Amino acid sequence: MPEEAGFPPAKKFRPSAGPPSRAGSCPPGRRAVMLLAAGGGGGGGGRRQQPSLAQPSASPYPEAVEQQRRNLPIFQARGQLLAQLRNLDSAVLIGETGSGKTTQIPQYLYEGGIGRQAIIAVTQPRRVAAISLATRVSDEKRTELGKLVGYTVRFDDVTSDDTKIKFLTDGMLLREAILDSLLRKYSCIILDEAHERTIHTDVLFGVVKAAQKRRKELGKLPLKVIVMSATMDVDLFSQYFNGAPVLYLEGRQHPIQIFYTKQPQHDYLHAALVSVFQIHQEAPSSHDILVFLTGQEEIEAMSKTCRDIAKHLPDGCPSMLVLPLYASLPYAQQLRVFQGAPKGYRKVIISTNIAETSITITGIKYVVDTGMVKAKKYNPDSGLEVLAVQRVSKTQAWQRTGRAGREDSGICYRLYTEDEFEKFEKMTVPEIQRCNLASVMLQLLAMKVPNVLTFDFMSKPSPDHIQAAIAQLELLGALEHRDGQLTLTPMGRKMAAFPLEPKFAKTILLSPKFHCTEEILTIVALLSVDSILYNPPSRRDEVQSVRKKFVSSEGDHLTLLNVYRTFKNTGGNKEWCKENFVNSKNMMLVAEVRAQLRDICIKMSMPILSSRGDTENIRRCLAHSLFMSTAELQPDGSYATTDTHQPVAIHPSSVLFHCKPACVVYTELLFTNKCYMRDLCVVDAEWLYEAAPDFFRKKLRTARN
DNA sequence: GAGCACTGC
Repeated sequence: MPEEAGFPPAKKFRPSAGPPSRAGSCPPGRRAVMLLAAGGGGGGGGRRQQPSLAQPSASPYPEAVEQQRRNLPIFQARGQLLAQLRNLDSAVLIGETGSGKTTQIPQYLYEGGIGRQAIIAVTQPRRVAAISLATRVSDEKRTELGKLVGYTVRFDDVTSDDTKIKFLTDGMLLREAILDSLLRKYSCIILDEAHERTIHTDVLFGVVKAAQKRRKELGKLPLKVIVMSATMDVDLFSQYFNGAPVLYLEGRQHPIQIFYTKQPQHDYLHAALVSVFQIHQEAPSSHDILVFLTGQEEIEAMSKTCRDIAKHLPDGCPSMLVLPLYASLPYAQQLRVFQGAPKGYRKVIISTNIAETSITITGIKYVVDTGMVKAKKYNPDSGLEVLAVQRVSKTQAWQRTGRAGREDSGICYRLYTEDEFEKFEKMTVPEIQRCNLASVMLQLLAMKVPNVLTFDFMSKPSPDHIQAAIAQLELLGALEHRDGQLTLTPMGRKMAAFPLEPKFAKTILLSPKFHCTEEILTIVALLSVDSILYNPPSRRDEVQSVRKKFVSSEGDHLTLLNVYRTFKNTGGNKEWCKENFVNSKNMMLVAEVRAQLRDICIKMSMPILSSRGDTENIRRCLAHSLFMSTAELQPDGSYATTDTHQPVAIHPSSVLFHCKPACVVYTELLFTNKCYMRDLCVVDAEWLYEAAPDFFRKKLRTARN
């Protein structure tokens, strides 16, 4: 069995040194400072990312905390770092995992009296990271969270007038920029995890750069910008920030052995299975395995197969605890990956790329990387977003490998050949080039960016891509041309106030006209979080019979509304959710989102009415705001979108899957094996015509007859 | 006729 995957002798490397070159990757001709070369293991904090589900605990001994700070490798570079950063407007800081840069740099700046005139901001792509980092740093400063050190994430602002070091999500800082595009509250902005290239961080690059320049011109408090990244490949960052110097920090990572396959693997699932049991039969049971696959279905199937095989292993072989892990898995089941396995059991965690960055599991000795990932691609020609299984990038492969060496030396099995690896894309395409830009454009316009068409993105989306977003905003009535420039209409300005996709903001803003704002708030909140419906594949029949009582023949929006209403009316709790196959975590989130949206409506003095039992008004309102996302039944029984006549199908998750309504609006198109419409609502074709006569003048034919 | 990577405001 071991030979089947065909692994040649291993290569050794230190993961965050990453791709082959290390010292050599310092861009030539640029001022580079190698700040530190301290190594060695040993305890101590400074681990940046805590597992998202287990909050770090504060150390009971303050002296120990201070000692831990001093033990971090970065401490020896403190003086040198401060001297550098004091004089720079912008800097790029490369730090290996475990260097402690995220927790220490803000404190060094503050202690060194840099940026004390205002707030030092540190952005994070994820909420949990912002919260746990703020907790950690306020512990280290021996202050109460929310005083000197605080955090701001959606629904949760733990800051005060005393706050000088503030951790926040990148999306939150972007929201703040709508209110003040010069970000005057801040003396220093640290954009952390920049290598992840989230859409928010990418927009912030441009916003922060512009604010820095503008503040200088106006003679205001200078803005210091520090970009922090884990990859050595930082040419882009440095170039973008006017050749900002690159500072390098070493961290502590443990060596990891890498095995490639000898032959390309046609069946990566089979190869993964073989590798798992090869390791299982050879390694001590305390060594856990992390396997990267692409999605829920695949993971559930593989989990079952592993459990079945594990039942029939020879004597003396350890037992196996197989744990699936993916985002839509209920919270309680996700938690199991952090619990220790019973004695004599080996944990085998089978995960999506959620374990690449978002969830850090300790004690992983082996990583099995299939080299595959399910990811969204954007096709600017068709404007379609496609969700497809594809090869990972090199950066992603290194990230996966690094998950094996967090506490001790590790081993990574790559289920592809070294030649194949060399052909992987160097970097993952940044999110900003892969998704619909309507929200981004709306936000930039709300910040009064002089010309959104030529905005200074680090990695520019194609002009088609930007144009498609502008066209969508125009259809929604958000834009006007004034003095040869694009600006927001009053409607557009209101839309920008909502933390929503523009079309959903428009739905809310139209709802008073249809007297159904209460219902629309619920529906939009339901659509803007992950599905509240939990569908364990093994209990499909049970799910269907329980769900029957909620189903509306008018579509998914009204079905979801029924679920939410019943939940509220019966004083819904976790027990109710469990009985009704509802994801309680997402349900709680819906209530929070709804409250936030309702507050925004109230601040705008919008009348908030309920349509009571009338569902027609709700459907009319959806028709009037989602008119660009409609499909009609064709004579042959299939569906085609109204605008481009793209063939589409009703997604199997829809309550309308077995029905054939003449005309529907949908909230999302998803291309997998086919082009599927998700979240449908039955509408009358006439309403669409009322909503946008120009748009439909030529397009609506069949359904009206 | 049969299926949903991951964040975030």
